[in-house]
Amino acid sequence: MSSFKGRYSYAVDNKGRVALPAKVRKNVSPGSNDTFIITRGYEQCLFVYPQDEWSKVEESIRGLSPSNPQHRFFVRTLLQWAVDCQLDSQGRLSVPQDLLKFAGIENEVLILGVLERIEVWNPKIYEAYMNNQPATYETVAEVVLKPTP
Amino acid sequence: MSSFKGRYSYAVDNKGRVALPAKVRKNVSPGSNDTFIITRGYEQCLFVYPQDEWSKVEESIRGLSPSNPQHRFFVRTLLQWAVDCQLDSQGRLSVPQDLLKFAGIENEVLILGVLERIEVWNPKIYEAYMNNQPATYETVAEVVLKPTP
DNA sequence: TGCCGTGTGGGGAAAAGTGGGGAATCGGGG
DNA sequence: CCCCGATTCCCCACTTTTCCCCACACGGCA
Repeated sequence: MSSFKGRYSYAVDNKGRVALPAKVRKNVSPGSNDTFIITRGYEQCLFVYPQDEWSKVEESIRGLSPSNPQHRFFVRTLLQWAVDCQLDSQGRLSVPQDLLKFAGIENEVLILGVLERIEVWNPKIYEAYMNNQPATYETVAEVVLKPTP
Repeated sequence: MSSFKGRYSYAVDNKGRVALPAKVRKNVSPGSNDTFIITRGYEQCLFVYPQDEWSKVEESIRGLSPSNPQHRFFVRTLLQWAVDCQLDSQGRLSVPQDLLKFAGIENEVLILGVLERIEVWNPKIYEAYMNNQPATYETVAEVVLKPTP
């Protein structure tokens, strides 16, 4: 199981290539074979899954029933934005233009390690997101980390 | 097992030929030998199965009961529109006119990878379909992208 | 100070997407 | 039975995009 963490500032070159931080690459299990799946995430950021973690997501999608209209909609919605992507020899991912556009990314990105996935943000959007949270770190922690009774 | 994914915009030339995206072709198992089965799908799109995935579909409809009128109707509808199709040397499928007409396809198509099958849409019809759904990407993602507890 | 890992940029080769021409095949009509 | 048009299929050619490789700058570490 992956356990990505940390926060990294990186440049995006004019070919849409984003370097994965070395510390992140070291956490990818070797079975994933430098293959990642990039897709839309929550809050206008991109989710990047190493292949083995994506397989778990795909398993849950396969559990949906093809004869159920709502499930068909679910599957289409989730898979339509997903792209396979290989690391190049410099450890970079070439991100498709429509995904960059969705996340509002131009020249620079913020990369976050979030356990089983990696998130890619426009730094300004991330800052705005953080500033718009009604609660503070401490008050949220109180709710989230409360031991179940 | 196939696992198609992604969303691709392509042109249809005036001979009714549709190119399969390279990323899709790479996911076809070599046993399928460039042979695909095209048929009517749900929601006014076309389903395209590589041969090995089609075999599984055939297996499951063989299990249906010939004495059940609804089963007969379903099987006839599915099979009467199904055609074998070979990729040409440029990786394109030549789609019969009546299937194109059924799906309302003229000059351009949207191709979706949906796990074991590929879907072919008129882009405008797909957009209308998506806009008519009550659920959003985020509500759908909550169901599937949730980490296993 | 020299070496290695890391982040960044760019150029050239290869592949992918698109369009069209011409031979082979089929069916209908004379 | 033969001819002719229409359709299908196969191959070639062009343009754009993608991918792969090389090169360099910077910084830490021995």
